[in-house]
Amino acid sequence: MRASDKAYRALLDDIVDGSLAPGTALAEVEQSERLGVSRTPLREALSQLRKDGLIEQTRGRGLTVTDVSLDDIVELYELRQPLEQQAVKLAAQRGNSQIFGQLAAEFRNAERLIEGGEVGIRAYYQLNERLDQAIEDAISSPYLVAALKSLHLHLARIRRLSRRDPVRLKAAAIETLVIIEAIVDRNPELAASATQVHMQQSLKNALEAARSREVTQRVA
Amino acid sequence: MRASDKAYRALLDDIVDGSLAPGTALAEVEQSERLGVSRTPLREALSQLRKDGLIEQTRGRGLTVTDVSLDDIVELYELRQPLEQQAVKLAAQRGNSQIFGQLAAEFRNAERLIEGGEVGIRAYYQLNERLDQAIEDAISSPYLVAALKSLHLHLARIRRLSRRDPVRLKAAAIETLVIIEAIVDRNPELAASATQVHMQQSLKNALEAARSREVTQRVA
DNA sequence: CTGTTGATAAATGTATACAAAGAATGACGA
DNA sequence: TCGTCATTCTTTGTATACATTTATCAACAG
Repeated sequence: MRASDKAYRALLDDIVDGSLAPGTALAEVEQSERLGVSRTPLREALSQLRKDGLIEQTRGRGLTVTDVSLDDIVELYELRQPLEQQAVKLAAQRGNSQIFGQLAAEFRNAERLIEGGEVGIRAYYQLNERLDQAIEDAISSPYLVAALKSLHLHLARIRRLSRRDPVRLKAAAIETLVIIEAIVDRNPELAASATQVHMQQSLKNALEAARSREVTQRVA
Repeated sequence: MRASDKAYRALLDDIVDGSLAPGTALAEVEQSERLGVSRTPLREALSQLRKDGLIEQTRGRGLTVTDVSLDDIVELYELRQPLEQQAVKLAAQRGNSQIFGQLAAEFRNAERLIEGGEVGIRAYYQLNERLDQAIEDAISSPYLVAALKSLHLHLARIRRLSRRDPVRLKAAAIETLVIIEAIVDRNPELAASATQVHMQQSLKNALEAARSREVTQRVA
């Protein structure tokens, strides 16, 4: 594996999981030593992360990890909503019904997963990732897929702001199941509508969770 | 200006305007000599262009300029349609009516521009760019704006495939005017519908133009 | 004649030295 | 005491040398 890829992955993970908090300054020498690569590949990694929108040049402090605020959640959903709707529309037109049928079956079992503690929750998240992958595979438009990938990067980041509420997760699983069934039935319009519902609920939840977390942190 | 930015811009322009045709291999030493920068900044430029989807690693031939086929046009519109619809919706909700009112006035004059030969056509294109800019300014979501910017990069590229047909340009101007008026009237749904119409027509035209060009080139 | 293997060459990937730009610090004057 | 300017030091940007990988070509075996 190339050193630049290794550095990119490492920094990406650190930013997404919050080890490198928003506002953190990334000095080249410091990071290259920490990651065990020289400055050249590190700089390549940094330039990619800048394109991803995960770091930015801030006047006077060099490159810093970009901030994620409540506004960002709303703004991200303003991109997410149309993209995911288009994605499921195309998946409903072109997807392999068998694959989505299988995913539907697994989502019908999601409630049990979510009740299964840490391990079950993780399995549920992995199931969601497999669904995203299946949708991307069905789409065929590399342009849309690239936009979705970038979107999911930022979504993973804000997911850390909302705490995992089992009640919400179960509701989300049911909403998602409706979408998948629409895809299996080759019903693009229904899939789009169900997605709009899901997006609306997700946004609402994300905002509430982020707000309450904000308060919690202020108290703590 | 940084050498890496200079290289990026130069390569970007060359790819968009076709000087570097699809399939062209970009060897590092060759390009760094051509552009008068050393390999380090050139590599940074190349890595950005790869993120943009304008070049790709092809087995055995290094980095090559990505291809744009008829399929790409369709696939690009599968991203363009939802993005532009969302963009105009938000612009209709948040845009400054005065700015869009001014643009509407100019679009009412578009027919005369289009009939004004090379210079007029260029002015018409610039007018379209100002509209895009006004929409981006109105949106406020950096995520959506970034997605639009990437989209427009690829659109500029395929625009070269379609020849400029004054009849189509005039029709497009009228379609666009409807969109702008909907924004001025703060009517998001109408703006979205008008955009869908415009997208559909544009796609149809782009495909026809590309097909006839394909035939022409085969004959020539 | 075709396929495989080894040698050679050419390219990319990485490290580091050097240059240049910018920030921090302190001295001086108002 | 506050502001400004100069100097120093840190950091980023670029060039280049070196390492490593990958392609090309030729020779030989089947």
